[in-house]
Amino acid sequence: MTDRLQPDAVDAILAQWKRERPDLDASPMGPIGRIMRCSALLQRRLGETFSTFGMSAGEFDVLATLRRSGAPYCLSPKALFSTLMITSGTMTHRLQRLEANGWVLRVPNSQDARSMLVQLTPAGLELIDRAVEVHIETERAILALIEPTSVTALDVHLSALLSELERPDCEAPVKGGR
Amino acid sequence: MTDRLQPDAVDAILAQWKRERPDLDASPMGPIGRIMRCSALLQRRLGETFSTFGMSAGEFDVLATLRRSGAPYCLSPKALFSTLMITSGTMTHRLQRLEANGWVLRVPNSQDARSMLVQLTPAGLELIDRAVEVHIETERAILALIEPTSVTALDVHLSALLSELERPDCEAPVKGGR
DNA sequence: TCAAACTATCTTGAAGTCAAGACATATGAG
DNA sequence: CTCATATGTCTTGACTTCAAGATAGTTTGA
Repeated sequence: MTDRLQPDAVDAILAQWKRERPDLDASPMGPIGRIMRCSALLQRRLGETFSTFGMSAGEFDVLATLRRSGAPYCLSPKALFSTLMITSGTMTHRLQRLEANGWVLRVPNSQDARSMLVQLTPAGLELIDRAVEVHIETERAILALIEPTSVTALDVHLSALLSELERPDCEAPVKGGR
Repeated sequence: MTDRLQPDAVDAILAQWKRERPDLDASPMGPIGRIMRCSALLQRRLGETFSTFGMSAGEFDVLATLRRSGAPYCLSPKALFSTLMITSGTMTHRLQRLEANGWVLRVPNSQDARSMLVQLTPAGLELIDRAVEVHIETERAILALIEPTSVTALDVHLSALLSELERPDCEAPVKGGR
């Protein structure tokens, strides 16, 4: 194991496995455990911003996906739940909440009568434009906790891993109704 | 942005924000989005192993925490839910499921009549000892998708970030009853 | 043209999680 | 010793998510 300045929770876990199961090489738990634990802690921190704006992380994701798709800020539920890696039923519920808050609107899809399209309202657009600014600043502050060179290195190597995990022949399927 | 061999989903998101909100520097979304997206995909893959053994990821976490604490494989619910970053209510439910499966047992705590201690049964010990071996091999196979030097770099820099995120003055509180 | 296969969405029921608070016990200041 | 406060666990109710399947509309191939 590489020497580090400060031990983290994962170091403690690895030390315990080493003591209890010296026959195992548990080292893969290091990077993978750290990714998952960082993710959990990040979600907690970023969630504080979202509640400031009266929304959940999931709602932010939907609004942000619509916003960055560009005018007229209109996508199908299918496009949304595929992008967000959630099931169609979950998307139905999220859209109900967002619609009840007046942040999105469902408009008929003239191309396909099976589906409605989901469109950002002016209030939704205004909200996500403000929220994303605060969100990015929060993220920037978090990354400022470590060296800029570490941030760059993380980005490069995480991208390599993510590219592999996203390969269609590796990925587990998402249930969208069949 | 650093050039990479293959674009991933986060590259696409950053490009969309660049087009729609050129006034924002969304670059912090890169590393943070990749951590969270890798984590989601990893959870999905690792979950397949757990269901092979008839358990959920959460149940694996509890059994593994007890196992690596060493003989007599006995911890308080408080110690478990603090370690696992979940609430006390969630732990109550997990322990009920684990107890119903015969993998843990609740024994009286002579030191503190408010609490029972949770102990791995022989069946639970045998199960987690087999499951953790498969789990580690799955993790090893995933990390083998990228260069060994990338794995090492990831580990070092994630540890730096995790250490910062875990500092008590930064962390959001966990609700355990007050 | 028509039926079979496919697709997009929603519904339903089960499971897991959390926040808040109830309850019993423990601790410590006086 | 006693009471106020702190602590550990469980309960409750709401919310979110998922898997499976129902429903309605679309596409394809003969």
